[in-house]
Amino acid sequence: MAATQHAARRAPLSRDRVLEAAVALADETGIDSVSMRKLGEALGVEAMSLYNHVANKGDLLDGMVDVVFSEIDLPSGENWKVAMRQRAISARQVLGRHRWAIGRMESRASPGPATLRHHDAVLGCLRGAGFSIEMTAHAYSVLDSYIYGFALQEANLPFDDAEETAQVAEEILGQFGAGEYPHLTELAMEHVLQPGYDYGNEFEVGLDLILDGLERAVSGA
Amino acid sequence: MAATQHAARRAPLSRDRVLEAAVALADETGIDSVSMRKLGEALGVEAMSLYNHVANKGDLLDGMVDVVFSEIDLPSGENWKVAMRQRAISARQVLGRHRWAIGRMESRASPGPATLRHHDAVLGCLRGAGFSIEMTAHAYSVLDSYIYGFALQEANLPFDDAEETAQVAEEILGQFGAGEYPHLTELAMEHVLQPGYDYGNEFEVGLDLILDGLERAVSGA
DNA sequence: TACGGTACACTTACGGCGTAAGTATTGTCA
DNA sequence: TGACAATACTTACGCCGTAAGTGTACCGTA
Repeated sequence: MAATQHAARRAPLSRDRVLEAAVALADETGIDSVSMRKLGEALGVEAMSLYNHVANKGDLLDGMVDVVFSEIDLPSGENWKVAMRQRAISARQVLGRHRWAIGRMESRASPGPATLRHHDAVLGCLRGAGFSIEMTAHAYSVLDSYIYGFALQEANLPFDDAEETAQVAEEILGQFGAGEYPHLTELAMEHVLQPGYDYGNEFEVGLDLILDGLERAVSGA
Repeated sequence: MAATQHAARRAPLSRDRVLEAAVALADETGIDSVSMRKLGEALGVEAMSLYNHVANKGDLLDGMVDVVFSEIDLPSGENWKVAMRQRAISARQVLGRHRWAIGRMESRASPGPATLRHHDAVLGCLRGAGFSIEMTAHAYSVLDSYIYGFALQEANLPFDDAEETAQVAEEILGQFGAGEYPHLTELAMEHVLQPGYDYGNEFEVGLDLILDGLERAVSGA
C-alpha cells in the first residue's frame, strides 16, 4: 500500500526518537498537549504505532523525565561545595528549560537509568568528600528539596519578565482593597516591581545559605 | 418530574460543597480520578450541574488548591523562628494529607483568598520581626522552596512504610548489577533499609539548618 | 392569590483522549 | 522461496471536558 511504502521510507522510530520528540513537543506546546495522537502526528505516524516503542503513556512520561535528568550536569571536581553548587545551578537551568517536568517527577516507582546515575554520582561526591552516611542523607535531602521547590515555584510564576510581572501584580492586588493584604502589597511595590528585579536571583542566595550550613555541620562534627 | 423533586430535597450544592467533595475525592482516589462526572456522582448530581458553581475544571482545581492552603496554620507569636518553624511543619502536614496538591500549585495566575492571606501573614511575621524587605524576600523564597520541594519528594516516594520501602529498594536495585550504582546501594543498605528509618525525619533537620542560616544572616546584618 | 424572574439541575451532543484488538506490509534469514 | 519477526496501520470502546438548550421549583411583588 502507498501509505506503508511511505512509512518504509521514513527514518524508523525508536524509543529515543519518540522520547525526544515528546520532550520537544512538551517544551513547545505544554505537557497537556502531549497526547499519543499529537505526538504521532509530530513524528509522521499514527498514534498506535508509538506503542511499539513505549508501553503506555505513563512509560512515555517516565522516559521524558529521564531525558530531562540526563541533561543535568553530574557533579565533578574534588571540592564538594563547588561540585554541589554547580550541579544545583545546572539542575535549575534544565528544569527551567523543561517547565513541565518538575511536577511530573512523580515517576515514582520507575526511575530511569539517567536518574539513577545522577543520584549515584551526587551521593558519591558527598561520600568521597568525607560525609558520613547520615550526613550524606541530610545534605542530599535538603539540597534536592530546595532545588525542586525553587524550580517548582519558578515554573509556576505567572510572569516571565518585568512587564508581565507588573501586569499580574496589578491584576491580583487590584482585585482587593489596598489594605487587605498590606505586606503582599508592600513587597510588590517596594521590591518586586522595582526595576531590575528578577526572582531567579534568589536561587543562589538560598543555595549558598544551605551550602554554608552544611559546611558548618560537617566541620563541626 | 420525579428526578427534579428528588433534587429539590437534596441539600443544595454550593461552591464550597463542590470544592470540599473534590478534595475528599482526590484524597481518596487520586487527582486523576477527579472528573466532572465522577465528582457529580459523588455529590448525587449530573456532571453539568457542577458548572453552576465552578467556571470550569481549571477553576475547580484552583479552588481545591485554595482549600488546601486554608488548612495550613498561619504563623503566630512574636518569635519569628518559632512561628516559621511551626508554619513549615503545618504546611508539610497538610501537603502530606493532600499529596495531589503539591504538583498542582500551578494555580499560577489565580491564587485564591486563603492563599493570599497565608502569604501575607508570613510576610507580616518576618517584617514584624525586623527583617528588611530584601531579607524578607530571601527568607520567604528559601523557606517556601524547601517546604514545597520536600513535600514534592515525599509525595513521590513510592513507599509509605518500611515494608514497602524494602520491596521497592529490592526491585530497583535488583534490576542492576550490584556494582552499577554503588553509592545508591550503600545508602539503601546501610541507611534506608535500617530499622526505624523514616524519610520524614529529614524534614526538620533541613528546616533547622535553613532557619539557623537565616538567623545568622539577620543578626550579622 | 397570581405571575414573572431567577436559580439551578437536567439532557443531548461533539470532538479529543488512552488503548485493546486485529490486520497488513515490510526486511531478514533459512 | 517461504516463514518469521518487526512494526505501522485501522477500527472501536468507553472515558473525558464542556457548549447548548430544556424544564422546574422557588421567591418577591402586585
